[in-house]
Amino acid sequence: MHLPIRTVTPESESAAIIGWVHEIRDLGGLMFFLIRDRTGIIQVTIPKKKVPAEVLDAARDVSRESVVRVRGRVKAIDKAPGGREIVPDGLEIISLAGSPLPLDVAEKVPAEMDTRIDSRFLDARKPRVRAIFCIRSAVTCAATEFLHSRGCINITTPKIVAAATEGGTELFPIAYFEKEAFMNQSPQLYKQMMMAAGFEKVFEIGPIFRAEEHNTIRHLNEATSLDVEVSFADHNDVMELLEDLIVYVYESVAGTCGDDLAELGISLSIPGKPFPRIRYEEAIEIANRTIEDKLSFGDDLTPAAERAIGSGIGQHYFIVDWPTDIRPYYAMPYPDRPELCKAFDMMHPRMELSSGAQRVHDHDLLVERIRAKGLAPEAFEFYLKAFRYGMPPHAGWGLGIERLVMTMLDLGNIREAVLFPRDRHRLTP
RNA sequence: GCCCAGGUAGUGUAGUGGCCUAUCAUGACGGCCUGUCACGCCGUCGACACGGAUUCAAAUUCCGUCCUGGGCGCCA
Repeated sequence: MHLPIRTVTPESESAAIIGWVHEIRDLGGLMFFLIRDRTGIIQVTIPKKKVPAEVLDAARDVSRESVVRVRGRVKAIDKAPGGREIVPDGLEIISLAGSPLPLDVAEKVPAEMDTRIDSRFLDARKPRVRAIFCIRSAVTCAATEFLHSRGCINITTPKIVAAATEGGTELFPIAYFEKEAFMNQSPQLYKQMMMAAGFEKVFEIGPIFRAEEHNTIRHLNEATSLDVEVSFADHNDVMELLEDLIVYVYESVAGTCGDDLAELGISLSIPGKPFPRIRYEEAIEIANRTIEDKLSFGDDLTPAAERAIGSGIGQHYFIVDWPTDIRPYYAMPYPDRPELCKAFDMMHPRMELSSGAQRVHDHDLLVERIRAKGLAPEAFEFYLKAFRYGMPPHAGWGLGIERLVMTMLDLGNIREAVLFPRDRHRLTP
C-alpha cells in the first residue's frame, strides 16, 4: 500500500509512498530527496548515521527520476516543502533511471519543444505539463457533461472515409484493401446524416486529419474536434449553445482544477455572455483600420486581421453573416440576400476556435451549392440520399479542443496542448 | 509551397577567420559538508549536424545534404 503524496500531511504519523526522484541534495551527513508523484512532491530526509544500512545503500545508488518506494515516519517541519518530510525506515529502488536524462524534469535547464516531444513521457512528468493535460481532461469531461445535459447523443463516426468529399482541405490518402481511402477531415457529413436519422442532437469528440503543409504554432495535422449538430435549430440557436458550452467549461475548470491552474500560474476569467456578434462586413472594416494589406468583401480573414479585431474586442466573439462564396456548400444562404450565409466563426482574441452554420437541408439547393463549388454531386450520393427522405432543418459547429485549451491556458504553441503532436515534420513518438 | 532564422557536451547557451586543445549554467563522477529547498565549495568528464570547397589558418566564409523553429500561403 502507498499513499498519494498530496495526502501526506504534517499531522500524518507515518507514510509509505511511491514516486520518482525529483531532486537529490547531499549535504554530507544529511541527504535530502524530493519525491514526486502526480499529486505532489514530498521531501525525504536521510540522516546518514541514523537510518538502516539498506536505506543508506539505496540512497547512494539511486539516480534522478528513478522510481522508489519510501516508508517511514512523517515529521512536521516548517523548513520542508509542504511543512512535512519523511525520515525513512525503508527506501527501495523499484526502477533505476538511466543517466544522463534526455531532459531535465526539474526544469533547472529548459528544453526546446522538439527535445521535449522526443521524450514526451519525461516531459510530461513536469508538474506544469501534467497540469495542462489534467485541465484538458477536465475540459472534455465538462463539455461532455454539458452536452449530455442538453440532450445531445454522443456518437462516433468513421475516421476512414471513401473520397475527398468536402473539397477544400487536403486529405491523407491511405490504402484500404483494394480501394483508395482517406483519413477524415471532419465528421461533418456524418453528423448531418444523423439529423436525418432523427437523433436530433448529437456530438462527437474525435480526431480530425488535415494534410496541409502548414508550419505554425496553431495548426496540427491531427487535431481533436468537438462537433455538434442540432435539428430544428438555426445558426443563432447553436451559437447560444456554443457560448453556453464555453462558459460552462471555463466555470468547470475554474471550479475543479484550482491546483492545476495554480501550477500554471493562471487565474482564469470566465468569458461573459453573450459573446459580441460582429458581421463579416463590419469585421473587415475594423481590421482594415489597422492592418496593412486591406481586405475586401469575399476575402477570408488573415491572421493579422483576426488579431486586429480580437485585440479591439478583448474577449470571445462571433463573426457572423459570411460571404457564401468562402464558406462550404452546406452553409445556408440567406434567402433574401444569398451572397451571405448563416455561417459563423467563434473567435478568441488570439485565433479562431470554432466555425459553424445553419446547414442547407433542402436537397435540391444542396446539389446546386455543391455544383457552385465546382464539386460533383455524384461523389456525395451517400450524403445526398439522407436529404431525400425527410431531413429536418439543422445547424451545428465544430470546435478545436487543442485551440480551446491553448487559449484558455495562454499556451504559446498548440503542441503544448496535445500529448503527441502530429505536424509537418513529426510522425514519432 | 514561399520566405526568414537556426543546428556547439545529456539539456540550455556564449563564441561571426588566428586570442578556441571552445564560454557559462545544468548534469554525471570523485572529495568536503547534519537543515538543504536552483544547497555551497574544490576537482574531473563531456560538444562545433553531415559531406565538400576556399584559406597559411574554419565552430566562424561558401556550396550541397539532412534536421529544426517560426511567419505567410493554405487551412469548410
